[in-house]
Amino acid sequence: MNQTSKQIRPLDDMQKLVSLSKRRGFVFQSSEIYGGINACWDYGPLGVELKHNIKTAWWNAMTRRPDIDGLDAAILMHPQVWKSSGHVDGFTDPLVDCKKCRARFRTDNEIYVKEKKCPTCGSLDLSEPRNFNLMFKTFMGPLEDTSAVVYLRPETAQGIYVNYQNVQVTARRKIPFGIAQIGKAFRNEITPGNFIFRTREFEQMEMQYFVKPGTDDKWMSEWKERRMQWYLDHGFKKENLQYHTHGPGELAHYAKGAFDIQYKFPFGWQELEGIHNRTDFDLGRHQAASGKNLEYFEESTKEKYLPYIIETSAGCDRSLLASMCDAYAEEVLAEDDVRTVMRFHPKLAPVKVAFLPLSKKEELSEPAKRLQEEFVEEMVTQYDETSSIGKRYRRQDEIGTPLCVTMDFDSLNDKKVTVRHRDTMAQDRVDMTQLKEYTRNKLKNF
RNA sequence: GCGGCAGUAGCUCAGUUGGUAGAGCAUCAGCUUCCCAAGCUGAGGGUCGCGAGUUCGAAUCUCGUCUGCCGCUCCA
Repeated sequence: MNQTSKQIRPLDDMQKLVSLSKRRGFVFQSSEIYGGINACWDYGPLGVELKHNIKTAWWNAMTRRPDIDGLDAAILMHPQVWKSSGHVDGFTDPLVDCKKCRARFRTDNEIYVKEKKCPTCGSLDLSEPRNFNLMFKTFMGPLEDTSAVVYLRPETAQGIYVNYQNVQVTARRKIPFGIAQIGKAFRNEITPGNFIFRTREFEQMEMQYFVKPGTDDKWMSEWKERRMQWYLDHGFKKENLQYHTHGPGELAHYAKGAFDIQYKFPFGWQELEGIHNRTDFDLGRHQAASGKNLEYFEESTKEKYLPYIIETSAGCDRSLLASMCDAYAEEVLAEDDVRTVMRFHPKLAPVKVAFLPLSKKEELSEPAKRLQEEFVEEMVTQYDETSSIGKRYRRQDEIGTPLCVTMDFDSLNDKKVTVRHRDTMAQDRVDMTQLKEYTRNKLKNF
């Protein structure tokens, strides 16, 4: 069957991806043997490699730039940080319960504000408004005493803001400069769901760029372009990406302007990353509350000012989910013969090369293992000698391995192996001494 | 948090009025000197989500609970 007549089906049902993730070891439900726990997921052997590749690609794109440094701040911070940032007061939803129909609604519900009755059933028998704060609380030290309450960070950004002077001084930075960080954040979302899309524990990849007030709009559009390009450079399909501009009603309490980069998931267009102009809101609040001068001194103009902050905040788990949705393809090769291929960008693919001797007899398996051994320090590889070669190709297709190397009995004489390509199923005969160089090139120019 | 649906092997599912838990695929072992699944022979794998209740007897009936999906609500 030739390429043009091959029917290709994209991912149409998230259940297929959930099932593949479990079956092949990308994502497992957390605490599964105890019945699972709501909206918590674990990354299996392949998932952790994929996630690591996404984080590394992002980290390199950021911190290899001459104007951006890395940081890894603690998850637990001084509680005052969250008071200053507005999260203690602003990250709260006051909710009212109807005692009759048991509906729960926000106190800014129009019917409730006007008539003090349940918007669902009209009952007047309502609870007092209760605050539902989206931050996780825990206790510092052995006593569960209110004085020891601390929060799990709901965003990684504040760890960057409170360290901005430390980084600026020690790295000897001049504005504009950026600070990048990857780390876990926690939000007590009322409605998590859609597999790993919205979870209460999640990983963020954030870069905060410190700029001179007045140049902020320029930097917003600059980073908006750069971040979209990053997704395109890592194999995300253009037709599945779009910008979403926040209207006045959508803006967060700190933001002057905001764009989202959205991805077209099977469950709809959803945010992957937010690019926000946070102005000097955060530094201003921290300066006022801490009493420390957080101004930047610009030598060339002798000006002192609080920098404006352009934030790029990407969801790591969401990017991973999008990369899997995007890569997923079912190729109909013949009636009742469907090949599932994860067409990951080679930079993101969890396994780069699989070594597959055509026979498990020692005279082939031993040299194949020795050949694999030459690659293990450089890239993730797999070795598989069970079942037919066709089945083994299918296994590698399903986890998105770009290249398969087979060794046959001729290899023992001519010192050549066959390299099979995931997307085209084409094969090359390559001299073993040149295999490493060949592989590097193929992965780079896939 | 509300409403609806679902949960049986790793995956997809069957399981009759309540009477000893099944299939396909997958996995593993053996056979196969040779390049794209489903070959042959054999094997392993299940607290039927969890906990109570009814019953001589529960995957099956009842209640509770957990998890997932869909819809509301919510979402910096």
